Amino acid sequence: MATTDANVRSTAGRLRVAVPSVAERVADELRRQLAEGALLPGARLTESTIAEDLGVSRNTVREAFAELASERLVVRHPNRGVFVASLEAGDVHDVYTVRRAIEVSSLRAGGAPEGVAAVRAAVEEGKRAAAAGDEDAIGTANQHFHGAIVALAGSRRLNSMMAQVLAEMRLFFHKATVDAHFYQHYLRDNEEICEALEAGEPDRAADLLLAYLDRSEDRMADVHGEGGTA
Amino acid sequence: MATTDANVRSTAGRLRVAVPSVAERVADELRRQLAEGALLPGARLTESTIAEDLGVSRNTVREAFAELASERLVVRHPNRGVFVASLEAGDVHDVYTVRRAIEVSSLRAGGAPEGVAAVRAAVEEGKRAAAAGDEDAIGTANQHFHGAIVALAGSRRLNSMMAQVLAEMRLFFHKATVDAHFYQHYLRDNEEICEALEAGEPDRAADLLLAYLDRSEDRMADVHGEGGTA
DNA sequence: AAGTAGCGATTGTTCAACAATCCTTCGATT
DNA sequence: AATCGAAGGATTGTTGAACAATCGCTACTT
Repeated sequence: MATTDANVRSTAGRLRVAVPSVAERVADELRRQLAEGALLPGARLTESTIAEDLGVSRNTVREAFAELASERLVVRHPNRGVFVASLEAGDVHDVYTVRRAIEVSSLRAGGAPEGVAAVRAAVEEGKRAAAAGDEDAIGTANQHFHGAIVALAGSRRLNSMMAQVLAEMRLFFHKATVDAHFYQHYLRDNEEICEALEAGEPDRAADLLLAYLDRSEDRMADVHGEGGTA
Repeated sequence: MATTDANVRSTAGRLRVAVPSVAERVADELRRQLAEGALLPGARLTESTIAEDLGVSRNTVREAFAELASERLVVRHPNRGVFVASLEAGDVHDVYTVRRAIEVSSLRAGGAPEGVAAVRAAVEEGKRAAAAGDEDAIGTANQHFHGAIVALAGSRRLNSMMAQVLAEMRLFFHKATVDAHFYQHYLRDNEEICEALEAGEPDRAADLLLAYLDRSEDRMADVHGEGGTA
């Protein structure tokens, strides 16, 4: 999900099934471990250890690190190693600033019917997850919802930027474990936003989303114990 | 400008003057060559050649390539090599979609007085360049203008995203050489946007910017010979 | 002329080595 | 006793060489 369109490559017009390079597979594996919380923010990633564990060369691990660093999932400290990124005080606001820019703009564009359907699907997915009481699934559905909103704009670059930000947030959630009721408020909001969108009122939907993001940021800042204003 | 905050690194609280790694210097050198048009879109970059030219290892060149690829300045074709990226049909619209999202949102935020001053400075820089008839300087000033707008939001991530997009556009300009009058229309717009911002009317400024970006995209699509709608 | 096998070149990946740098531990000094 | 500084060990940064895999092209065959 992080490298959405990396599975199919075009080579001089002909489509090929890509055999992901070793470095990419290493990056994928690390991304997976990061996403599911096996590697917690602040943890150190030693080149030789990972190289040995995954049975690849140190050099290849290095390339994977470069990729993850460019996605801000890990941080390089020169001559000291790479560490799992952890969102600090200002980062929460920073991330939400990006989300406001990307999501609101995408939503305001309206988008094609199939895009709107994807948003609706994510809303329903969230409802089902809530009914089943599956917290993780609610979180996943929520990310799908916001991903679907950005997808409305139909921009490759915007999509990958959003995917990156969502990956960062996933990281953050593992650091500060969120309580069961964290998402519940959002389900209603998602429904409302989706309805406005379906009703052909993207501007109203965008306003709702903006308010939603502001509230979400406040809540997130509380959980993270963020101080005052930047 | 592409790796804005890469020159100062924090190591456990103490600030250090970073000695850029060899890989970073290689990436910087390539970025420079890309920015000034020494490497044109579509050109192939051979690992061994560059390694020899710059007196570094092939492996190091590889790391630099990974960095540039993550910035979309070069494209990797597996087993075939890396090529200078070239914006194709849909990319122009895609890039402008990103710019609309980031710039408009940043501008609407208003920003601190020193941020507004930076925008004004970029406007004046553009005027001086126009008076001197220096085309390149006009383009540079224009990029400063838009960079300053995004800086209003005060978001590290938004800034680096914008820097990336601007680097991509610089690349594009080298492919389709722009005529002397291309920027001239923009100077007045920049002035107008800046005035609205200074007058404390960020929303009006944002609307002006949006119209500006739409016109700019059309013009760019013409130059590039882009067909119809995506 | 069209298809195919083989060749050369380049990339992808590994391995081993070494310098540079950092953290820690230990010891010396005040 | 606390502070400062000097080895020591570990890890990163970078290099160089090697080899398999893959690609594009050429020359050969039919």
